Amino acid sequence: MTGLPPFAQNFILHWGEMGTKWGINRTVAQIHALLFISEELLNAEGICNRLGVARSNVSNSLKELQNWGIVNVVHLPGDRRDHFESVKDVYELFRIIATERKRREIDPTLRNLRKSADEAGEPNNPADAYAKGQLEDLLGFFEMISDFYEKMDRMPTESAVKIFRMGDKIAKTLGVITK
Amino acid sequence: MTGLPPFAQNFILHWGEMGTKWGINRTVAQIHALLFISEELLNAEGICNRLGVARSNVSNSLKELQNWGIVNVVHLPGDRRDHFESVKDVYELFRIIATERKRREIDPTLRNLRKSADEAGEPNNPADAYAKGQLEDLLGFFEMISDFYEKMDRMPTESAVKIFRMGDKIAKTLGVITK
DNA sequence: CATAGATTTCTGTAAATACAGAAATAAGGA
DNA sequence: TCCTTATTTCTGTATTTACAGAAATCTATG
Repeated sequence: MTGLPPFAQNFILHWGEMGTKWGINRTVAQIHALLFISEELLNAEGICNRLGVARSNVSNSLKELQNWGIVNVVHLPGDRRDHFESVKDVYELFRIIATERKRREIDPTLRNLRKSADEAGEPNNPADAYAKGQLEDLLGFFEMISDFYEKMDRMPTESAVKIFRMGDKIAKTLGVITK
Repeated sequence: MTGLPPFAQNFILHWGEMGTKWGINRTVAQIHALLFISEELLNAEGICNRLGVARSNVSNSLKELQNWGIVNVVHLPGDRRDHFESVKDVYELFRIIATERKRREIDPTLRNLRKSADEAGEPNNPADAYAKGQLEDLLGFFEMISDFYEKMDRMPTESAVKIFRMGDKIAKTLGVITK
């Protein structure tokens, strides 16, 4: 990892480790971290040099980041190379990631839970009835999360941020109980 | 996978796959799924039989689930074997998981971001100043998420659920803009 | 305190994933 | 069209993770 100040290396390495804990490839996360803190555009070669990973690895990782929609290609006039930039606004970034994880993981889970609960039919024994009930509870929870997310996604960032920041104030306004 | 109705198998397999996408071991997730939909307590042997995995694998996975705090040991009078049960309430379940992920991943990230931003000091070039600014934005975001979570954690479930369910209603009540 | 049953730890293997380097392909300019 | 340079795909290897089976340890009860 060359040409990067220690604080940047610090962050890039941590972001890479964090990625692995959330099912994101380490190199993919590192490249994202690098692009996120870089003001200027970087080309694949430059990313290789800075992170010390193989060209092919960078190529595949960049494609993955583009699939997620958090990195874009930019073409500079008079330069044949692809240049890359990350989404720079942190709210925009997490909005995209959340949308994508919903699409890839929450939505399929909703479908699976509906299918499973449906296949359970009218259970003819208490164990199956209980199991079906649990699946229905889980389904209800995922539906709530899914709906909440969709509402947030339709809001402008400032509104969503307000909701997150207010948190317990909202609770009081709405007259719900607070421990 | 024996002795389980197809709809249960369906769910258990899906939950296992879902786990892997979130950095949770497949067997760990499957055992959790099985316990979650089982009304009666299960012992390690019973889990082995149903899922068709090795005894040692079940033992380690159960320990992992206990570390997460979503599975508990129960001792039955007159039975020397350990019996296991999952947290059955879906809200309680996700509350525990969220707390644990916060502790393991969000909190260390907060520390790393503070450290990195701190080490950046007074940047002596525009690139470093930009990088530091990005880290500070990210830090602000994680602090917001962290604070929000702590507020939610202090609320009784019904209040938290209300906030999630209201979503856009809250936006209107608070007079924030909706697209 | 011995023993049978239960559980955990250890060790080796299998499978999955990550990744480098080479080869192939594509794309722009002479 | 040919050549140069950038990019992607392919292939093999290394690393990591998952997991089974055996051995060792623990624990309740006679």
